[in-house]
Amino acid sequence: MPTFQTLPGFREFYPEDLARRNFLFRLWRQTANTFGFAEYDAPVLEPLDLYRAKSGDEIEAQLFSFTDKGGRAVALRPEMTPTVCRLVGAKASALKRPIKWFSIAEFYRYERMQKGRGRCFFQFNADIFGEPGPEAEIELVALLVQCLCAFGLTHEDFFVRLSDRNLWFYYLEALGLDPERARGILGAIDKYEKLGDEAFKGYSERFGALTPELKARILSFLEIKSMTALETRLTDIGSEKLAARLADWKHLLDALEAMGLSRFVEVDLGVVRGLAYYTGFVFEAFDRKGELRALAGGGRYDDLVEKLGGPALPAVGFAIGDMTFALLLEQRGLMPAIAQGPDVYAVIGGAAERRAAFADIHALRAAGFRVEYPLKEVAFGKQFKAGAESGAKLALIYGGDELAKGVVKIRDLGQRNEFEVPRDQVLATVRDFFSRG
RNA sequence: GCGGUCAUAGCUCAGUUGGUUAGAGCACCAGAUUGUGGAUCUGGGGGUCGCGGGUUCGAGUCCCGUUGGCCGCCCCA
Repeated sequence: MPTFQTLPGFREFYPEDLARRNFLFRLWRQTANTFGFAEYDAPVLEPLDLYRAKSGDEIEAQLFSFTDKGGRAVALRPEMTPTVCRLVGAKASALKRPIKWFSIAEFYRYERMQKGRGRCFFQFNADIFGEPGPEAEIELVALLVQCLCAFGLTHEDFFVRLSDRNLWFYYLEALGLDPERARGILGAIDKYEKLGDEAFKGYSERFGALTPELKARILSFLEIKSMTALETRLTDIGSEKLAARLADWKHLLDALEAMGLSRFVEVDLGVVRGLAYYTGFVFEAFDRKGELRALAGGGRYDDLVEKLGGPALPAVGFAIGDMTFALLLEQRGLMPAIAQGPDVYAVIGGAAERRAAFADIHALRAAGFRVEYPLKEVAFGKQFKAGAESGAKLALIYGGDELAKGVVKIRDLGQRNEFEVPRDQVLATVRDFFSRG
């Protein structure tokens, strides 16, 4: 007999794994709902061009892509952003503003596995469309923070680094760099934290080496880690664009402070995110210890909806991945042991008692209680043991003695006491027990 | 794509310079136990030792290849 393995990087969810996954999804969904975001979903398989249009041909190496039987070049979705841009773009004029949407979905990337990264993973995605000002960022950064805090994480566990590609572009423009060179510099900055001076190699090869003064001014901007440092720096330069941008920054940070979220947010212009489609504020969430890869990332992408064939529509969004997030929860002891025991366990004597038990079991289930019973006849002792192990709160005992008296014995497995009720009052009694908590 | 490391039961792991029928704990099932709690005791099922080839009288053990896991690099939407 041949043996089959799970494809590399793919995951299987046994019941206890799925319980953990659902725990994440449940809290994310609840949190998004409290922020007034509406949930959507979309196809797993998309036209390959949807991703080519956004990110270029080289992206194909990291896609699960193939040609379908109709000769179409298709790919398993590696992210949600192009898809949601299409959905919103197609009906933009009919959608009530603000457009606040979220999804929880699985994505696929043909990559090498590492800690916190596989070839399939889930992401919580949240986006706001149609809002050009920092009000959208306020809402999304707050949602991001709350999506983590909902699990018991605090500002001691994670933080959000906030940066701004516009600020960089305006600053580099003020330094006399054209847009193409500015993009080259941003590419270098994205890698600077990891590579140091090596990061500028690619830029130098393309545009020639930076003068020492220019490089110093760029590096000092990169090291800005506070609003006051930013203000001091920008007033020196006296650019109108930069002054207007600074007002947006103040608006954003002030609102987050009003929400009590300042402890979670740090200004860090070293974050620019490699992706070229971001157009304004960008942000990433990390664990405080710096042991894990990014927990979440996002930013503004005002041009993408139009680029993908829709109307011009400003947008901001972020995504939280499930793998790194689960690692963090486990590290901090915040992943609960999820035991989903039944409410009621039925202990059944013999074949005759079984018929009576079945009637009540089904009535209880129809009323919404979770009820289990031994599928086959087993000794009473084993049934009590199984009932206790199952985590049930109550045992209903259907023995010959009880049936002869027309009663059911109900045992409170927590209190370890028991009492008898007439058969026709079983449902009412159970309902009363659980409504008391 | 590159490098390191590992692979024996569902899980965690033993397995001696290569030597008879590959073991333990946990988990699972059953019995002790014909009406009351996670215990105990006894027993049981479960393995192509990742896969393929080679060396050898003989390979879980040595050699080569391969697949897969983990960790890191590249990348990270």
